[in-house]
Amino acid sequence: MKLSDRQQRMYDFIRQFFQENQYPPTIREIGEAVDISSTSVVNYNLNKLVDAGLIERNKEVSRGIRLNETPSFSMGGLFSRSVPILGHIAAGQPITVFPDERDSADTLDLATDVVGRAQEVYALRVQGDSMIDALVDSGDLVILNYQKTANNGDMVAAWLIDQEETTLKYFFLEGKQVRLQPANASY
Amino acid sequence: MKLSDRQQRMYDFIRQFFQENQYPPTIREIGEAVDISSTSVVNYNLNKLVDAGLIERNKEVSRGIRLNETPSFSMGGLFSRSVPILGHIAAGQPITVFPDERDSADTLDLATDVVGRAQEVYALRVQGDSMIDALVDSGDLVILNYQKTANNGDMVAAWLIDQEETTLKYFFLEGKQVRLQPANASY
DNA sequence: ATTTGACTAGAACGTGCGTTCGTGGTAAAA
DNA sequence: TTTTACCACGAACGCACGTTCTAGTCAAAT
Repeated sequence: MKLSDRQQRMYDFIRQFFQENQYPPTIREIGEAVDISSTSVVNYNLNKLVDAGLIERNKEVSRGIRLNETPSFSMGGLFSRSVPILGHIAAGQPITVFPDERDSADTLDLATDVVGRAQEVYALRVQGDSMIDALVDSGDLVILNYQKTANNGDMVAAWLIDQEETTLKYFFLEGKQVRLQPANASY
Repeated sequence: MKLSDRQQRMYDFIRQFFQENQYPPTIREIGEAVDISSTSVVNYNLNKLVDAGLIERNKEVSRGIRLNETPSFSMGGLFSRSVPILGHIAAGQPITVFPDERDSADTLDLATDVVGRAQEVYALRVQGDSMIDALVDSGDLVILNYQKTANNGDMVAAWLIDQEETTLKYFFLEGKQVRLQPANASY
């Protein structure tokens, strides 16, 4: 779904307005900012933004606009973010997620200044103490951000084939080799 | 400025509503929630909340209410607590507080559901990794509650004379003996 | 007993604001 | 050319919503 120029400007304005005023703008306020004289045009494009998944709207409610993708970003860290606890991660086994019935409904509330804004963040409960050198004990919850690539210096959850262990290490790409540095200097 | 029961309920509702809907409630929505039939009464008490400095209002703007709180924190209607960082605690030395000039002005904002509400809590920065078995690394901050006695099962900061080390251990009183159990089962 | 201040109640007013309808323009498809 | 989809415009409708006015209750102070 591609946004038209107007829709993009509208979306930008909504975010800016939201950040400044702590509440969403009205249709007319949007129209005035984006230079649209008709409220119906704003309404039309607003629905387009809903289709694009960028916002949500409450019908027949003034200022009934909610920013969808990162519900708490403009609150200045005011609110928390709900992070799902997907299951557990076991040392001694490959990094697969074992969905726990017990945990599956649980969520973790984290402050937005702790975890980032709009990424695929989830939590796993740790089983086993093989990550003790990364200060991660059995039973701890680790917050993971799912991504396909890692940058140098990132801490990643890695599956060590020869040791048959799952550990948290710092990731370094050196030439064609990958170096995994223990998280704790004393190990 | 003391809040009446109604004003307190209104304030709580506004925060809850704001968290759920991402926008502030209207006067009538507040009234319905707090069981006030008249909009003018809501308006009256809303102005009281403004006087108390809890919220701000925009005139003649629907849902023109903004929450006025310290951005550091308001998770789930709780409050934060400022914990002073007094200095550092060094492994290999008795438990004395070394006031750091660098840290002395720093405070740590903690949620009240993490640290209790009305106790003598302070933070110390850890030097050395002798407490690694308690998942405490060098450079970490430990939150300590100053008290004269310890209960069984409490984790305490202990000075081990023979090992000349400061560690965190679980405290158990067995008869006339004190047993200090390592924090991590694998050690 | 009267006054004062804090609070509540209900109603009315005027505007705010989302919604809908009819119309029209433009570009791509038929 | 006609059709179709997409987008824009302005006006009108009707409820939403903040504001204001009058009046009432109640406890504490005078």
